[in-house]
Amino acid sequence: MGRAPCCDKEKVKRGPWSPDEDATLKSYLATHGTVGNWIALPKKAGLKRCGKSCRLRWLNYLRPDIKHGGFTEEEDAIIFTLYSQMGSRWSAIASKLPGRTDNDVKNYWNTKLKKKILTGIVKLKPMTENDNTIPSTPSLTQSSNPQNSEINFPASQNQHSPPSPLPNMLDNKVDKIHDAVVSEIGTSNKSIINPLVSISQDSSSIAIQDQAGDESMESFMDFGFGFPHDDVNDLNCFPEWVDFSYADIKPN
DNA sequence: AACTGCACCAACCGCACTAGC
DNA sequence: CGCTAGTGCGGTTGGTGCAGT
Repeated sequence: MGRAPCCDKEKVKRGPWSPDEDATLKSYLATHGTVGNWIALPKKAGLKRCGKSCRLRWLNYLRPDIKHGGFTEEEDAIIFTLYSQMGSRWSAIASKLPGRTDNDVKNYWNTKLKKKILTGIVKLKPMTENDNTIPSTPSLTQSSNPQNSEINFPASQNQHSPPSPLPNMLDNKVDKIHDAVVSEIGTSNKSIINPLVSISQDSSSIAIQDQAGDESMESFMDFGFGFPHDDVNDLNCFPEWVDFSYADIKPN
């Protein structure tokens, strides 16, 4: 038995907020403040909305300190750096960006920043163990190509921090892929002693097979999106944060 | 001009956590 | 200590507008 829903979905309005609803919510919160019971708020304010929806609308859009509009390069760099340190903890990242919400940052990452990495506009450049000072300010350096930038990431966290979900490039690239394959298909391909990794033309998939050519040992990973082919081809830019659980991995 | 595909982003969903009883 | 309501958060979805064909 699942958890009871927070509100009766039949009786509450869903979808985009109208200006009238915004005004009602704003004026109620201006009068009564934001501290209190979000679940009870819509009834008190005369809104046919779920309390969670009211909270979200306020936090992500109506709050007076919300910054609307594009992100600056400095904000980009902060996001890259914080993501490298804490992963997809959007609320924590957003808290370091005044006026930005977790939803904003998350959307921005998914629509813009992720692509910058995948297309090579921004290169993830891991720091070495000898260069593990976490920068006090994000370091985003322009490459010789003005279109490209490099973000320097700390190589590791201090021991009190959670393990970095991000940016070290694959040291044992093939092992990593192999492990991902094994975990996904539930069988061990350790018999692939000398794996041959080949990248599809659009870089959206990877095939792994024994160099002896035993087809039964071949595995295939379909990412559903393309990596920059040159980078992937020599597996120099496979960031660890690429989550192989997203890949559609199937034995050939 | 009509259609299609894509990017963007607001909003929703469901799970985890926490506080109060 | 266990249960429940409320809250917070991250992942995902769907509507809208725009660019390309």
